[in-house]
Amino acid sequence: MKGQKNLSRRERQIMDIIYELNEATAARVLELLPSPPSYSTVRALLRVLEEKGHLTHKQDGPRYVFSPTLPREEARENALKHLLKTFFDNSTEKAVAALLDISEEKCSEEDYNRLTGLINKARREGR
Amino acid sequence: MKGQKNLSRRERQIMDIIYELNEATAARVLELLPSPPSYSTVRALLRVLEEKGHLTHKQDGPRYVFSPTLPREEARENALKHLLKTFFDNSTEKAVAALLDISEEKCSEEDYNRLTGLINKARREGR
DNA sequence: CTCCTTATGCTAAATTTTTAGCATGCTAAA
DNA sequence: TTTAGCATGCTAAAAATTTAGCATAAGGAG
Repeated sequence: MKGQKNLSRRERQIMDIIYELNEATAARVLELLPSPPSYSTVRALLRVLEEKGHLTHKQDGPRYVFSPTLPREEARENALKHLLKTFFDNSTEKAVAALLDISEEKCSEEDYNRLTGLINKARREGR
Repeated sequence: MKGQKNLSRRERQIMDIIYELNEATAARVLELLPSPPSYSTVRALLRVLEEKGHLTHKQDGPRYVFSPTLPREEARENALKHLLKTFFDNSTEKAVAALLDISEEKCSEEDYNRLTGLINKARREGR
């Protein structure tokens, strides 16, 4: 139901990694885990996550490739809403401001134009 | 060090609540916790979080009022960066797009103007 | 075909988290 | 001032998480 909020520490770390990569094998997850435990441990956690319904796997040759049950878009939306509530008083504006702040050097003139475009598009769509 | 990423499930829930409120008493935290445990439990968790350095408290009459050690702005920035990495391929643009999507009816014409203003400001500041 | 490597399945132990209970002290009202 | 109401401090047990080890199967190289 509310699913992803009830994840334990390791489970969350793993889900984040898999969302970042879209899909991943146990070995890959292990590489990216902070304070990595044993390979065995990672597999156990992946199994637990699958049992709980957060992951599925497909077979790829001899190994399993895991991917999230909840599509990235939805998970992303949930995460964003939660962030908005927790840190931005539910203010989209504040969040955008913070995003621009973080981006720093990353934005080019072109990026700004695209952003403005996005806003105009949203406006046109009557939101 | 890396602090807030190593929080357990309950600890995270509590930190989120306190960040949302800026500060809170044990009783208030209890009210907002999902599947709330006993009052005793909440206090124990608050104590643990303080021992770990994530919270401080000040005395307000007979009770403790807890607040985060790490300022909201910094925590927010960390959270945003993490979200960007996990769900948005580090693309500010994608994140803004998703934000506008979520906001739906919440945005008025005026809001859009402010957002455009923010972008122009960031642009002027040479980012 | 046989062996070595790399997977998985399963089980069980160690550690951490989560929880509640009880004793005690402070505040405020009658 | 006496007492009822909250609040904290501390302790310890229950539950969940996290971990590792061993047995086994499958694939590929020689």
